[in-house]
Amino acid sequence: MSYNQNIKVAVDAVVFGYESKKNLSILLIKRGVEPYKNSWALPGGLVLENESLENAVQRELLEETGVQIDYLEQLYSFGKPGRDPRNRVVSISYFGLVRPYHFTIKADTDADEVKWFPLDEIPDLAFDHHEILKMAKERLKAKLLYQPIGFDLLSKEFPFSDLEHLYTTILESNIDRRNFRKKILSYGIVEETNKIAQFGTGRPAKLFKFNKTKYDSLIKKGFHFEIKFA
Amino acid sequence: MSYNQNIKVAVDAVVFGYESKKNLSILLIKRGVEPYKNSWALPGGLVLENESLENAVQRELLEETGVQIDYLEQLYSFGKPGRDPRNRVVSISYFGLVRPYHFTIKADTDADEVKWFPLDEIPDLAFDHHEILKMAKERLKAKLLYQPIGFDLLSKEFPFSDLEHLYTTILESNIDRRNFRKKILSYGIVEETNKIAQFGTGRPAKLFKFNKTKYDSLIKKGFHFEIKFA
DNA sequence: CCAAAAGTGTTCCACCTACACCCATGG
DNA sequence: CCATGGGTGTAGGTGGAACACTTTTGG
Repeated sequence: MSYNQNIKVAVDAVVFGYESKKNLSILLIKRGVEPYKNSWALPGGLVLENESLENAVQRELLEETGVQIDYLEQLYSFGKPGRDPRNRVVSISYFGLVRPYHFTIKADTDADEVKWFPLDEIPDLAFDHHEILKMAKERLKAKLLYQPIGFDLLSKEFPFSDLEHLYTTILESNIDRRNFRKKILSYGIVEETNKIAQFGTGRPAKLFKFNKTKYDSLIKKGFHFEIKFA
Repeated sequence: MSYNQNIKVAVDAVVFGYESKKNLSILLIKRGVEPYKNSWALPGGLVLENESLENAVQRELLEETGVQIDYLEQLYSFGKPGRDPRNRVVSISYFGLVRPYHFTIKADTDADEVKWFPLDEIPDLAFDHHEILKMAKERLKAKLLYQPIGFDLLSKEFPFSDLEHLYTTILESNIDRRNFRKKILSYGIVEETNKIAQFGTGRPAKLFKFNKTKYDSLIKKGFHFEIKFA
């Protein structure tokens, strides 16, 4: 290459998790090394010479948090000079979703502690990680409206009210329960199972599941998933 | 940093241009250096130590092609090991739109030749640039439907038929002229000027202009631009 | 029987869709 | 007067939005 560039390449992940009827959370680690030692930060780290970017994210997540991801996509690359006080580092950020209870989080290399933080209780973050998080939240909101990614945050089988609650939580707006249910069911991509769940009080709910095969075949025929909110 | 990583960081740009009533084109350079010497490629190059990623794109574009961009946004980062036969290079790709006639393209450093290629006449490209281009085309198609970016491809003042033609060209589908015009005008973000244009034959057309100020203020009130196609 | 959450239909209105003819100019 | 592209209105249908009561369970 024509000049001796010295820029490092890292990956960072914003991983969202959702627990039935609670707020949406993201996964953070407490840094065990300088800079920003003892600050909370997004899991991530330098890319190894011979691994793909996606592998790097998954490896770092596994190493630092023990979490394996259900849905992962690239978010954005951050590269302003000065965003890391040591070298110049370009961070390629990823956006991930995990199903609840699919993880036993554990701290490890470079991380003193790992924790899920509800979105309304996010602490100060290292580097420009607040900016990355902000973009991830926007992406999640936007995608929820035109791709059925919400299912990657729910258990494989879920009561309809979980889906409703997920949407109203993330979009921070109310949705008419009847219209929402009608709309989702009209697409035919969510199926009733014959199971019934009882969580706490009230009438027990039927469990539903997302039919990805059906969804994929509809997509091929030009189907377009869309949820609007009033 | 904890290990001696040797990955280079580059930027590449997919720049779309549109000339009244013609096909959509992208800007390519003919490489003057190895590897892929004499192949056509997207303009781009290594990021300098102290410049932002956006600056890097704009600098490379100016150096290699003489083009200054009207609209620029980050597209995606490509980083598979082996995508560059020399070192490992992570390329952060950008997506740009320019107004026609706003450029005098000229070859320069590292580029033997610069040329606009209509989308249906794209030659073989260096590296994984076909993949980047593919993604850029998808992004353009998708964005056209929910953001008024088409205006950045047209002259400041344009006949309505240019806008129509732009949409039908990019979306590769027909749009009902009356409905399209009604829809766009109903938003109130496109204004009639009192100018009349005569291009070649037929009845002369009124010229319109996009009112960005109006658009921005509508956005603040929750307005949502959207074009559907049948 | 009370509390809590699940389940369910209908009406109205806005907007999208389909569709074809006349107009202004240049040659 | 012919060719070329510009400009325009209406009717019917679809789908989104608004809206409240009944059902099932546990305590």
